[in-house]
Amino acid sequence: MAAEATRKAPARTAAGGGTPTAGATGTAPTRRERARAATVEEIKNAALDLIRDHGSANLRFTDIARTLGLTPPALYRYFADRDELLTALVTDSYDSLSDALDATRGTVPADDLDARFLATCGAYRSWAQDSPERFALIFGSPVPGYAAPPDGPTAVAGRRAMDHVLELLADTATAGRLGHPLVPDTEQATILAWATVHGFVTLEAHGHLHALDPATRDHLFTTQARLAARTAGLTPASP
Amino acid sequence: MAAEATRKAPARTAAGGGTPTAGATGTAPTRRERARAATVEEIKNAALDLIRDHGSANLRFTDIARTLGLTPPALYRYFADRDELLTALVTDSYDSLSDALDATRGTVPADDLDARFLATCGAYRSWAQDSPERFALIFGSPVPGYAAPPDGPTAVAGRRAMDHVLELLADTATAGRLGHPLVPDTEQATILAWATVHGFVTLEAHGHLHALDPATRDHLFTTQARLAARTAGLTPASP
DNA sequence: GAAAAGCGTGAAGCCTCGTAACGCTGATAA
DNA sequence: TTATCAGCGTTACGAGGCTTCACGCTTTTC
Repeated sequence: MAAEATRKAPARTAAGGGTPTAGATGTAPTRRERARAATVEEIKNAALDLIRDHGSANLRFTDIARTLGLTPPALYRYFADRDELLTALVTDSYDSLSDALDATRGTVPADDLDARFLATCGAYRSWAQDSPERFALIFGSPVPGYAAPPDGPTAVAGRRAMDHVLELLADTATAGRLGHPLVPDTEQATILAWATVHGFVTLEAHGHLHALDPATRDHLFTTQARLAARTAGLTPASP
Repeated sequence: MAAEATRKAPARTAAGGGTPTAGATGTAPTRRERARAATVEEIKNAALDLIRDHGSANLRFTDIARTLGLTPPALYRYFADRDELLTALVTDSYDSLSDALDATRGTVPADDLDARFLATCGAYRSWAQDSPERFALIFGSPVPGYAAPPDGPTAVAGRRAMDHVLELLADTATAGRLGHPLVPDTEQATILAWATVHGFVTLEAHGHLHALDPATRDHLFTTQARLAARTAGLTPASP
């Protein structure tokens, strides 16, 4: 007869989290799984490069494919569509931010709370400067129709970044160095401090401070970080 | 024979600033010029509505045309291409912001400097909330390739918004109420204050503060505005 | 009233997204 | 060892958006 349902549909997509070759959790990845993961990384890196050069709005599957020496349809083996790729990039960007903040933990003496706070602020800014495309993916204008799911990976990753700062402030509180007359709630104070630093960083990242020379910008940022520290509740140790 | 250069090319585009029916400066607009201006407004309004619903990245000429009951090619009589339309929208957005800030001038007693500053901050936030699409156009992730010309209309309009705040602080200075230990330069202090308020507004506009209920957000914003006032150099009158 | 300018349309070319059907390769299993 | 199969990548294709072109209609201008 005809068409006896051969191949039963190519198992397209890979959507949620299950890759076609998804091995049981904990087992060593097979050669194929490693190759697949490597290709996924290649695709995401190529996409980030293109976003850096042309903006996330102009990201084209065709260009990614050309970069990798593939044809556009090949990418659909790894991402169901452009949105799924963007979602993965956003999630990765949150993780990248969290990693960058975590990395500062080891560079500053644990008992120097002011230094830890300022270093965290500086890491936030450095990360934005070094990964403008990731910063734009997270904090740039979001697509209204898209909207990440409330309990999705982006929400979790975002929470992780925030928790980093809260933990720092908790340490500060136990040291008896916390206290602010305007915002008694620690979490709310953290939000305002974050907003203070974020305002500077986002203006700078989007070129609205390009009139200032770099040295002045650096100086102003340090000042802004100090103001944020005060907002967060760190009482100035050395004024 | 054939093709005797009839119509000498349809005078397409309208790019820089000269509309096809551009009348001499100062003369009353003709009926046609008014009709054209009205159509331009219709196009821009339709575009803003679509941006609000679907994001600036998904703005389609086809959709704008459909909204106005036109065919897509008709829009090319008014804008050379999608980028030119977006440029116009960005410029308009800056003007909209400036107008919103200017409008607060009359609502607060001129001698109440704290109230004027807080009202300006509030106007900034209200404008962002009421015109999220305009806010996104100015402060959302810009297209890397695009980059407004340094002396272009967007730069001028942006400067106008900034001057508004500087003027306010100049009034404050003459009143002898200005002085800040951290940032002696008034313009730099303005930038930090702006960044402080902007950080809150942009986080809120992009949904990063959606976990907070509106009343709490309002309260926090007022606090942030007070902190910005202190950064700008306003010495607290009523602590 | 005639010429010109401006406006809008349908047709057409190019590019991108996304789907479908097919061949190849390496892994797996009898 | 050989047959099968999952996964990968390709070509072919349809749908839809951007933009240009050639043309007709309406309004303004002389």
